[in-house]
Amino acid sequence: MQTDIPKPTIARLCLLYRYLDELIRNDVQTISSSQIGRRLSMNSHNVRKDIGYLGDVGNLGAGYDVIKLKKAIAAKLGFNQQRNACVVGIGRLGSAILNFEQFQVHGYKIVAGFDANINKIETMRTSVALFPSHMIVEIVRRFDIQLGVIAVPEKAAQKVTDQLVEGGIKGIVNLTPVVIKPKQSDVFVRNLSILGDFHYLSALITLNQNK
Amino acid sequence: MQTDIPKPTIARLCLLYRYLDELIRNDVQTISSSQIGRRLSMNSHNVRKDIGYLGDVGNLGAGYDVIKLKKAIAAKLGFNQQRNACVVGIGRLGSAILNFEQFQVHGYKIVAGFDANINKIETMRTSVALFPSHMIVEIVRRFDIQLGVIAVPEKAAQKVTDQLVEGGIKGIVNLTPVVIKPKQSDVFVRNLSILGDFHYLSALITLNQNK
DNA sequence: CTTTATTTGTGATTTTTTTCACACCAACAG
DNA sequence: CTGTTGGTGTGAAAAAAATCACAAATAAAG
Repeated sequence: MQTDIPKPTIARLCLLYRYLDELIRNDVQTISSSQIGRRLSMNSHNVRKDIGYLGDVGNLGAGYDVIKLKKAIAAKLGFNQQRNACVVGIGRLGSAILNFEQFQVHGYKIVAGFDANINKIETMRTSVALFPSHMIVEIVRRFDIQLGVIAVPEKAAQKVTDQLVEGGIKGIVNLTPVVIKPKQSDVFVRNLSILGDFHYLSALITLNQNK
Repeated sequence: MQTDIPKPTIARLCLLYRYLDELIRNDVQTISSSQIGRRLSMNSHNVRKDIGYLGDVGNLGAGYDVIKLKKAIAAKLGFNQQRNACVVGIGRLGSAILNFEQFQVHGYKIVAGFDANINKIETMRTSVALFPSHMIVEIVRRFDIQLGVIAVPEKAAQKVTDQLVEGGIKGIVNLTPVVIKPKQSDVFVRNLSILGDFHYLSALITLNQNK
């Protein structure tokens, strides 16, 4: 029907969405493509092209209405829809994530936590229901969990991935440094390992020095 | 002198580097571009092209030597060089990061933690030296800290960024959902907010359903 | 009302990145 | 020794993305 939105555009629109959020909190009502570009380190042409994928949102000659633009992004990218999420691996990192309130505010409801250590599940106090890892498939299916965060030890990462996928998960945030591969190709994965990003930054620093 | 390595290639080489690490732990000695492609969900032409930027590493007609390939990536992207790092914001998330041993193993030494709450600094027990946030500029400069992780409340993110940059930081991993902007353009930033990635995944899921 | 300074939206162009095609090489079986 | 299979490396082609250029619109000032 309509043309596909390029992946890089999606990423930039997500960034823009967060920036608009900030602007709204600061009572800014209107913004121009060049202001956005300066702030988000991209050029204004690109900003306008990206926004162009949303349909007609701008006021020709008078910038964008911040609230209207944010709503347009949300509508197009499905941010209004509430989605259930879970966290697998309730160590330091996992439990830190379980306790972020930010998710709720933005329409993500963390409905379950999983850990292989049954002791931990019984003794920990959280507002989120905890389950042993062998129940992943069942719980993901039962609660219609669409998003999963993996915060387990490296060795377990692939196994957990397989279980989440079997349960019908739609997207995974992988916090381990190992590369996971979902068996079904319509499951989207994001790798967010800080180690990985240290590497990426190191590479940029190195290559920047060499030229 | 030589041609620039494209950013997407750098990202893929980082991914490959981690995969090679895994292969080495499993005593795999040799691997082909098509095997890599299948595992990392990219096509084999792309894998070969990426590896091509490293110079001559492959054995024509007989795949890649895993160890040799890993070394070649490390050499090219500067992974052998040890780099000092710091974490700003010692909340749940920040302290989880301070305690990862993985960093050390891969050549990143976390030499300092910062927090605005002086009480916390005095009472917390960590193997890493802690300092109050107002010392960021000084400490970053003194210890030649190249990489910084920002794990502070949203409101403080930009201020902390400015301080890190003033201290001479080279790369920043931003864990807050707000968009930060370094005053100097040769400072590289990676945004790793889980919320941001939930959004990105939501967008992919939504757009995938609509077509 | 007219002029000027901004600003959006978009087709055209350029640049970048990915994909393809194929020459060339090595190992191995017979 | 020879054919066959499965590799790499790389120039060429295709696809994707970023950049540019400019028409059309608005707001504000005089």
